This record gives sequence, structure tokens and C-alpha cells, in this order.
Amino acid sequence: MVTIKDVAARSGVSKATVSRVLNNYPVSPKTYARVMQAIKELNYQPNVQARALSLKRSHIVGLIAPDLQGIFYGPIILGIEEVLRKNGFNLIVSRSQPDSREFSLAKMLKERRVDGLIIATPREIGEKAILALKKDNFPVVLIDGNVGPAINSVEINSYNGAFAACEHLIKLGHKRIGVISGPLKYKEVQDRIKGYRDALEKHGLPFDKKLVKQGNYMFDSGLQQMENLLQLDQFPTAVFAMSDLMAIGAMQSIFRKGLQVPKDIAVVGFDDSEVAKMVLPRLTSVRQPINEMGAVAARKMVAILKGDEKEVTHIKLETTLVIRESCGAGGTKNAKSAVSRIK
Amino acid sequence: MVTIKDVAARSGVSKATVSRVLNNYPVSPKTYARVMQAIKELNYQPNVQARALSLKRSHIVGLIAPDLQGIFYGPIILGIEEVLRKNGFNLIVSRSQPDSREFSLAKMLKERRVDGLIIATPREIGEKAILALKKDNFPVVLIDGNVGPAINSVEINSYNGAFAACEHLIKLGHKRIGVISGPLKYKEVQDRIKGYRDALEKHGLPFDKKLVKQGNYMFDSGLQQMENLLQLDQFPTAVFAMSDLMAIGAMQSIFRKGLQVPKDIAVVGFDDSEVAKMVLPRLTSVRQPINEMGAVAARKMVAILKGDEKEVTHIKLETTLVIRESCGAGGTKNAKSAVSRIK
DNA sequence: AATATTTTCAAAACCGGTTTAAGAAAGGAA
DNA sequence: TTCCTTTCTTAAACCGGTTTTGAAAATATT
Repeated sequence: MVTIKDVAARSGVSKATVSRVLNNYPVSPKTYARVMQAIKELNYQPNVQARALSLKRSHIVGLIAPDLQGIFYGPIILGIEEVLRKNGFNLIVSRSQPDSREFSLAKMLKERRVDGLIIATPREIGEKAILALKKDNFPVVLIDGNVGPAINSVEINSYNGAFAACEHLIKLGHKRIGVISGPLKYKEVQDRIKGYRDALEKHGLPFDKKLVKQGNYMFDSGLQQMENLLQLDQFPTAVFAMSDLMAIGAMQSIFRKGLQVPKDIAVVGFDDSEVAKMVLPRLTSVRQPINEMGAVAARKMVAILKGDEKEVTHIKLETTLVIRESCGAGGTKNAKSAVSRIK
Repeated sequence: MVTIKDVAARSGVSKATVSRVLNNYPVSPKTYARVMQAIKELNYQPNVQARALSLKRSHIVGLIAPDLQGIFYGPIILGIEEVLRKNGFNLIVSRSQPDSREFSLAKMLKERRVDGLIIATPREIGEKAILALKKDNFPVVLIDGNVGPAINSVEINSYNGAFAACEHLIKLGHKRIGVISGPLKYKEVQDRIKGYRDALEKHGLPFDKKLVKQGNYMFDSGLQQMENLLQLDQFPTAVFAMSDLMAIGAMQSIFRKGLQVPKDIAVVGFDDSEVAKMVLPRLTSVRQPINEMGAVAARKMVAILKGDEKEVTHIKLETTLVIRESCGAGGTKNAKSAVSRIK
């Protein structure tokens, strides 16, 4: 491998000078030219390990997520990677292990392998561990979660998304709207339920606890919870599911019962993932800008690492209701999008 | 940050001795104990950058893929990451840029940021660039592709998968089987077409070129190409699509025409992705062990980096036909799986 | 007890960069 | 011309590990 020493020898200057050229410190034009010439001739590429050791900066950002693929985490990775690459950083991905999670966090930190950490779905990691990172002044950005004002976060405005979905159903004339939720302990689930309730209230409709069933975001639970809804004395005429997978499960459950979507029961999902377009009737869904969430988080991280930004920010991205056939309102798209930024 | 020097000072030995303890070189029991004690007390963690510089090994493996998410690349990442983590390696993911692909490859190599490279879908990268890596003796494992005997590869036995899918349809009585293929220039597409033709031939059925339409693996192209098939004078009674997304697109196309699946036209897909279970009728599909492909590639890489294996291997993983309703044969599953290894 | 052999450890060099402190060269003012 | 700045350049130290070399200590042999 050709090193900085080789370049120095070839261009007749010292290592220090080559380093200055590389880092844009003032150098006389002719020295600059000679060094660049040597770099080109030797096809020299600086050794990142050496540079990292010296600078105490690896130019690597770590992503910790409970899963590294699927409807949600796939697009996040994509969004993060693109921004990082364009800014000269690399991305190390790591799945959070349910068991040894804090350990691996602490290790990542102490090893100094990464310059900063983007943590997706911090609820898997534990608030304490995250706050400990902060205490060590380690750059952290959370995606899809929030552990208080001290730590940067990027999330979806779940409340607005749910509100829009439910209001849409109400305006179509539905008065009994079932909900298949995610795990109730999650903050975003509570937000969405609040959006649902507020939409009902705004239009003078009563809230019926029996219409809210708890699922786990997965297909099977949508199927299961829809069955439960169908066993009520009085069916809901519409269902709002907090994920597309559950919405699709719900649709299958409805079909099995011999009913039709949207004629007998209208269905709205959440995510607007690829599958929403593939099922019949096509699924009306609350679009989350997942890819953008990753990109925004990565941009924040880059800004921190470059020293451009110091203040903690909490960003909420807005959702869009994408109307297809499963809700019973023809149309194609109904856009509403914005980025709100809250300090 | 606490360094090896601090540990040395605390335990009253030299840096060298601490290093020996850490790397399991012979040391007297009482020295060992003292050093370990100091390590624990100081909560010392070696700096990976320094170690990487000294050892010329970063313990990072790079993955280059055209996409980092979705049905195919998502599970691959998952499979790779798990194996690497368990073996003490980290994974850097990088999307291959259509434009500057060779450049970034060469850069990764020269920078010595990663110890080895797993390249998914090498057709995007270019054979020359890959062979150049080999020339530099850089560890490379290809996933889902093959550029000759010199380079390690892991792929799916596409031929067998297609053969099984088509033979299954033939045994159900179909005599005119349409195909919606991937891009014909891809090797695996040619293999699958060969599987299709051989199945026909084995059962004495004629091959009709008009029944093979070229798609691009995406949903829309399935829809489009099925429409083309439906414009033939004589419909196929079954369709084999080379991806689930295209199969689902084809199904929608069939429905639009007022026909039913599988009654009028049977459909079989390829991938057995999550969506296969979500559409109605549920999709019969050729299951690719995608996750395992990633794991196998990662294991090979680890073996190379640990110096355990030197010979080049070409591994083909077998597929399984998963039977659901879209093909018209009730049943649940029909397993057939194996790993064949070819030197 | 004297010598040979083995074991254990420390000093120093090294990996390939960056940075500091100081010297050399160039330019400007008196 | 001389002296004072300002601009470039470099030697040496440093980042935090690993590894080689050789000496001291411990053990074995005679």
C-alpha cells in the first residue's frame, strides 16, 4: 500500500506538507502542484484507520434498530445511507439484541467505532441506556421515539395521521368506527387513539371502548382482532387499523365472514406501504414518510458531527392520507404534507 | 478515554504486557490477575481504530447492493448482519451507485476501511471491477451472481425452482403456461426459462415463444405483461411469474378482465415474500431462502478472514415450492430443500 | 553451587496519519 | 542593506494499539 510517506518522498517534501495539501491548509502553489502530481502518479488513498486514530473521528455512524428490513426499517436505512454517503460518512448497521442491548450500546460507545448513533425505535433499547449516552456527550438521534427534551428525535405526527383517517371515515357517513391498534404501551399508539377520539368528538360521535382492539402491528393480529370486532352485537361499519398489515389482515377476516369491503365495512390502514396497492380493493392508508424520516435523522447527525448544530431538536413529520378504494370513497389522492419543527 | 497506558500504569506493568494479556499470549498467573483487575476497575475497552491501524484489519465487512431494502435485499442484510455480529465483525452497508460504481469500489478497497466485500447482484457493479478486486487479493463474496470460477459466490438454484413450479402446473393439467420473466439479459432469468422449457419438454408439451413475456420484476410490469398475454388468440390457462410482485400484478390484470384465479387462470410466483400470504387467493410461490443466502455469504467471508478457508466455492441454495390457493391445488406446503455445494 | 534453559516482561519501534512548535524563506519597510 | 514581518515548510511528538528484541528472573540440569 502506498502511504503518505511515499507521496512525500516522491514529491520531495515532508509528510506534514502532504497532509497540509490533503487538508487544504495554506501551501504554495508549486508545492501543491508537485504533491498532487505525486498523489495521482502513485494512486494514493489515505488510510482511514490511521486518520481515524489521529483525529479521533471514524466518520462512521451507527444505526441500531430492532429489525433491519421490512416495511418500516428498510426505507429508514435507505434514507440514512444516502445522506451519510453524500456527506462522506459510512453506515454501520446493527440489530438491537433484546437481551444484551445495553451492553452492546456501551461497547459501541467505548470502542469509539462510530462517531454517533442513530437509534430507531428507542423503546427497544431502554431510556436509561440512551440517557447514559447523552451523559457521555455522545451524539445521538432517535427515530420514531422520544425520551425527553435532552435527546434529538425525529418522529411522525401520529396524532394528525389518525385524526385525518378517522375524520375521513366520519365524513363518509360512518358512525361506528372500529380500531385495531398497536400495543397500547407505545406512545404513538396512544397518540393515534387520541386522534381517533378527538375526531369522534369533533363530530359529536360517542367513543365506545369496545370498538378498540389491541393488535401488534402484524398481519395475523389484524385478522384476529377483526374477528373479535365481528363478534360484537353491533358491527362497526368502518375500521381504522394502525398498520397496513393489520388492515389487510382485517380485510381477509371480513371476507371470510362473507362480507365486502368497502360496501359492508370500510377499511383504512397506516403506513402506505407497497402492499397497500397490491391488495383488492386497494387499501386507503395514512402515508408515513419513512424514508424521509431516515434522511432527516441522518442530516441532523451530520450537522452535529460537523459542528454546525448544537441545539437539541425534536422534529415531527406530517403524514398524508392516501385514498384508494377500501374506504369507499373513489378518488385517487388527497395530499396534505408539511414538516413542522419544534424546538 | 482510558487507554492501554492507563491500564499498564495501574497494574504496574508495561503496555506490551497488557496487550499480551488481551491477546492471550503467555503471561504469569499473577500478572494476568493484576491486569484483569485493572481492566475491570478502569472499565477499559480497547480502541478499535488503533487496533485496526496496527493489525491492518478493521473487522468490518462491507455490503454493496443496488438497494438496501425490499423483499430481496432486506432479508439479505439481516442474514449477513447476524452472522457477522456473532463473529465479532461489523457491517457497513453501501448502495451501489449506478454512475460511480467502480470508483467507490476501488476507494473502499484502497482506503482499507473494510476487510472484505460482499457484493449483492454483481451485475450492477460490472465484472471488470470485481475481477480487479480479486487481482488485488481482496476478499470478495458474490451474492446472487457469478462472474466465473475465480470468485466466491452464493446463489439460488433458479433452474430447479422454475422447473418445479412449471411441473407442478403441468401436473395440475395445464398445457398452455404463460411466463412473465425478469429481464432476459440476467443469467438467472435464462436459467428459469430453461427450467420452464425442460419441464414442458419432459411432459411432451410444446414451447410457444409467444407465451413468454419480459417484465422487470416490479408489480406494474406484471400487470402490463399479463394484459399482453390476455390479448393472445388463445389464453394461457396458467401463468408463472418470476417474482411475487409480478404475479400479484398479473392477478389484478386477470381480475380486471373479469376472470378468476385459479379457476380461469392459475398463477404461481417466485420469492415467497410476505405479500404472498396477503393477497387473495393466496399466492403459490417458489420460496427463495434469501435470508440464508446472506448468512451463507457472511459465513464464507468470516471463514476467509479468519484464515480458515482459502479455496473458492460456488454455493447454490435450493428453493421450495410453497403451495397455496392461486395455483388451484388446495394443500398447504410441499417441502423440498437442500444445499448443494459445488467446488 | 554453577551453569544452562526456559519463562516472563519491558523498551523501543512500528502502523499511517495529524498537529505543534520552531526554523527557513520570502516580502516589505526603514 | 538591514531588520522586521509574514508565509511556507519541516522535524518531532502524538493518537492507542501490536510486535520484536533482548534482558532479567525463574526453573532445570549437572
